Amino acid sequence: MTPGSQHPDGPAPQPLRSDAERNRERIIAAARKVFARDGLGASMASVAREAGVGIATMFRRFPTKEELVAAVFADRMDAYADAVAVALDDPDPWHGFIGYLEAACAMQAADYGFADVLTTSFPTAKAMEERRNEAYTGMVRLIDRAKAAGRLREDFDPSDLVLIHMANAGVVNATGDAAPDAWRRVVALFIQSFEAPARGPLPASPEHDALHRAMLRTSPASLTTPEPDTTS
Amino acid sequence: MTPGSQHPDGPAPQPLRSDAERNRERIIAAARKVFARDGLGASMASVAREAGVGIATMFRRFPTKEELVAAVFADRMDAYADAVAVALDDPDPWHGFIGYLEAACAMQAADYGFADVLTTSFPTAKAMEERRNEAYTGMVRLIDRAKAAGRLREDFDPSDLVLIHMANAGVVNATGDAAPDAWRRVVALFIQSFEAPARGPLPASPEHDALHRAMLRTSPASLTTPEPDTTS
DNA sequence: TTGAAACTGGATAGGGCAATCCGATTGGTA
DNA sequence: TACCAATCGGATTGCCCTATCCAGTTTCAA
Repeated sequence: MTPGSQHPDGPAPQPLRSDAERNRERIIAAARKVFARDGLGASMASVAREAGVGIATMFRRFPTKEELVAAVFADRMDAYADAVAVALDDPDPWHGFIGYLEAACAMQAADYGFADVLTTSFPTAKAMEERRNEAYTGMVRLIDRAKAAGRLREDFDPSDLVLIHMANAGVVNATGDAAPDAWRRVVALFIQSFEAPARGPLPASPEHDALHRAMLRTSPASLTTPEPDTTS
Repeated sequence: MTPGSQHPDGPAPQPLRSDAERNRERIIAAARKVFARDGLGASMASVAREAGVGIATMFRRFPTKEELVAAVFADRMDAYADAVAVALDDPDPWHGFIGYLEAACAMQAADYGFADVLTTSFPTAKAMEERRNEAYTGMVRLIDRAKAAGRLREDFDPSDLVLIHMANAGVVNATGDAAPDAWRRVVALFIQSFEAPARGPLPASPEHDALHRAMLRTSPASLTTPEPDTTS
């Protein structure tokens, strides 16, 4: 509504009072911690408690939960995109490819919230969507390189990366901290099935749009209620 | 409390009045439908509405949601256990093995509720636990046969089947009906990575107990809120 | 036919959630 | 120093969930 000064990266038209800025930092730090531990299902109240601020303070700074999520995972999304760049710098295309795959899945495992973010993709924020798309184009080049080197099966499709993230999210969410390394085995299995030559044909990939719609479809909210507290 | 007649499979010590029995059937049928469509996150109220009975009627027959879930998925669990038996009857151990794998994952894909049930394993019910364990021992034999035939990699562990179910649940939950066949590709990839000879070593399997604890840990409740109703 | 136990379902309790309101407090400037 | 607006946080709203209560209804045996 307010015209003028529409810098795409202009963060602070109003330089926030000092205490407000301090609380903002606290809230983000707390949210980072809580979302990583409990997933996106964590309640706003628990974040406020962890941050030591009132609930209203949080909602004034982040009018909706989605905005908080976007703020918290912005830099993690950067790291995600960076991982692609690192992989593209690897002189060995295959090594770069599997390195990226392991790194990306490790991020999912290290942060339950991020695992949710990667697979749900609800209208989080423009910036994150951009990052995701940026990463995606990089991944396509990564894949092409690995195929050209003859190490990646020819029928590998970029959408397979999305599928892996979904599968990995399932493993990570289900195992939790009871078996924190289970995902490594699953990813290793995937990688071996990707290696050329293919051992056989595969069912067709889902349509490109279909996966995107699927990610939009899934609800942002409830996953992994913190503690049912079944003391029985 | 009431002593005597503790038949393990004695379902009806009190032969339920006719209308009550009729409503019981209706409720189970409705729950089957609703859970399959919306996952275990579906509310009891929605089941009651679908069944055309009052909420209280449902809670009298099934005092807790877990009991309803157990009643609904009892026969599906039978089918799951039967699939193992079918696979064991296959003269070709490898063919039987992959056939079972596909069948089991297909069940997950066909019924969101069942997908939840397979991976959460919250204290659903004794009968289902038995079925699950029964299936498990069968699967171990299936695995041993396939290994003995030289078609399944030697380092395959029974717990890998659990991991696959978790991964598949992730795919099925994330894709939903937007890409209803995406899981097939994932499962095919898994199968190719299982085939002997192994293409390389794998990270160790999680401890046996760890997975079980992981399954107990995950909360029964909220998954996939039916419709965010984003009319925007 | 009749009566009581079993059954029915709407209204309601009780808890968790995201999000809002308002009186008290604090920051920064004149 | 003194003031006002920005900020603070506890109480509150509104919604959805599982689960319970209770007055009216139905089944079934005598």
